[in-house]
Amino acid sequence: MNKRQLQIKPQAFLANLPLFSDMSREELDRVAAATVPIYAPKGQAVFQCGDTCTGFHVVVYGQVKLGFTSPQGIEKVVSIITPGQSFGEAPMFLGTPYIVFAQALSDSMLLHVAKHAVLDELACDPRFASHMLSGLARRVVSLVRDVEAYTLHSGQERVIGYLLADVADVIGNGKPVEVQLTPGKSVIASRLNMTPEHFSRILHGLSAAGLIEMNGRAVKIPDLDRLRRSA
Amino acid sequence: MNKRQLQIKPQAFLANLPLFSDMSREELDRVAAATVPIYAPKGQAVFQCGDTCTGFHVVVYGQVKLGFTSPQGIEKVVSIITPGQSFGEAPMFLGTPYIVFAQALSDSMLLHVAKHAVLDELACDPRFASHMLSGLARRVVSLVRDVEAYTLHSGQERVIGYLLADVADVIGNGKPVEVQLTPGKSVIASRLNMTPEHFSRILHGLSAAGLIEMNGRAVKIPDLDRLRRSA
DNA sequence: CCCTGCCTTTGATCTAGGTTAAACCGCCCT
DNA sequence: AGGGCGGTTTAACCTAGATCAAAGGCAGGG
Repeated sequence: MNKRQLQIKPQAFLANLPLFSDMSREELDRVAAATVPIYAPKGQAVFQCGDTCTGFHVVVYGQVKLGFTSPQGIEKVVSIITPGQSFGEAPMFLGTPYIVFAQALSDSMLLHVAKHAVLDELACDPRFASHMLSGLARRVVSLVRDVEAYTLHSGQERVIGYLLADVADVIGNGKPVEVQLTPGKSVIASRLNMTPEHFSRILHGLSAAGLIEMNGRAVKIPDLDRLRRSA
Repeated sequence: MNKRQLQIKPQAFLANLPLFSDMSREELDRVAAATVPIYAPKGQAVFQCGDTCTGFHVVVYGQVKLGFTSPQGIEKVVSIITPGQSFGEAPMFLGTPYIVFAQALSDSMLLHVAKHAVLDELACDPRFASHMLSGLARRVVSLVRDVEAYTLHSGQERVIGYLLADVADVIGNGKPVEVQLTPGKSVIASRLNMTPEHFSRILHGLSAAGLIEMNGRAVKIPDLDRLRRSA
């Protein structure tokens, strides 16, 4: 891995996000001035549940998980954040403490954009406000979909849904597709609200049915459409 | 019930919502001009899953449930909307079809605010945009809380959580509090992601433990703090 | 190259909550 | 007052998925 890839200019990265895509140069400068890079090695907490929220985060590279910890110490992953995605906007707008924790799943680089800069631009740039609204609306829709999955779909259906979401953009021609279970199967199992054991058994079952082929953390889908139909 | 109560001026009602609270007279006039009242008798669908979204709704009186229907015809209630609350903003901003249905649980009056009016005001009123953002952010937080409840809490904990949410603002002095299970127990059971039978059993169990006293659809909580502690 | 530790799998067993079926209970309507 | 009818309760049973326990596998460090 070329170390030079990791030298990122925060401003350039922000400019390429849809959220900031039609900001003027001056606005972007102001936002960039309130942005600070965060390098989080694997396993490091980005914030704890209950921390006060001083802005929102964007992932540049790596992955971050959001989740809660039950009083009994059980951990539930709500969301796995990948490069280009952001998190923490909701508590920022509400001025409330975080209700989940965030932890790096691999060595990651994040950007932290300070709340005051966001609120300042919001107050004078309706286009930016509109992008923010879309972002939150998308999150609402995806959470509603999660609730639907948790309450109406079986374990097997949720696993298939996860695999398909990873390749949502791929057209289902006859070609086999590969999905990487990157952050480890236990994390994905928790995200899908099941135990690692159950996840393993489901994967086994799908293999037996010929719908997928497992090879370590790689999943080959021989026939995308067939998997889609079986969901 | 005095029939005159039901004669509502849409504009006056909107003006009292936090969302529109600091709009100028002219803005409010424009929004009101794009608002249409909807009278939905009990059981009537307000919209179906898949319908295109042309604006958002506010409940004036009555209750509305949001939910999905599984392919097998099973219905899951996601949310019960009470007077003063709104719904449907997310698909409005995204320009996507509804992913849930909405149905009146009792004779209800709603206001439908057209999308174009909202987008127009958003484009020129940052304060309005900021209120919208808070609204969406609140919804994100409450959905995350729901996910937490579904995945980490037992049936009994979810029931207690529901009862407590209904009296969240009440201070826990020694006085008994009453909660009405208004839309019927089956609807609440679905909202809490359990069968009516299981809901009934849990209520029975809480009664037996002396934490609540049932009387039809009325639940008396003799000691609020004790119930809070047991959650 | 082997050791150590951590994911992952497999197997056996357990349980919260779902399913089915039937009795019960207001409540509205005639 | 009697008769449906939808909502609620009760009871007996059943399953999806959790838990517990143990064995593999694979990667990084010495």
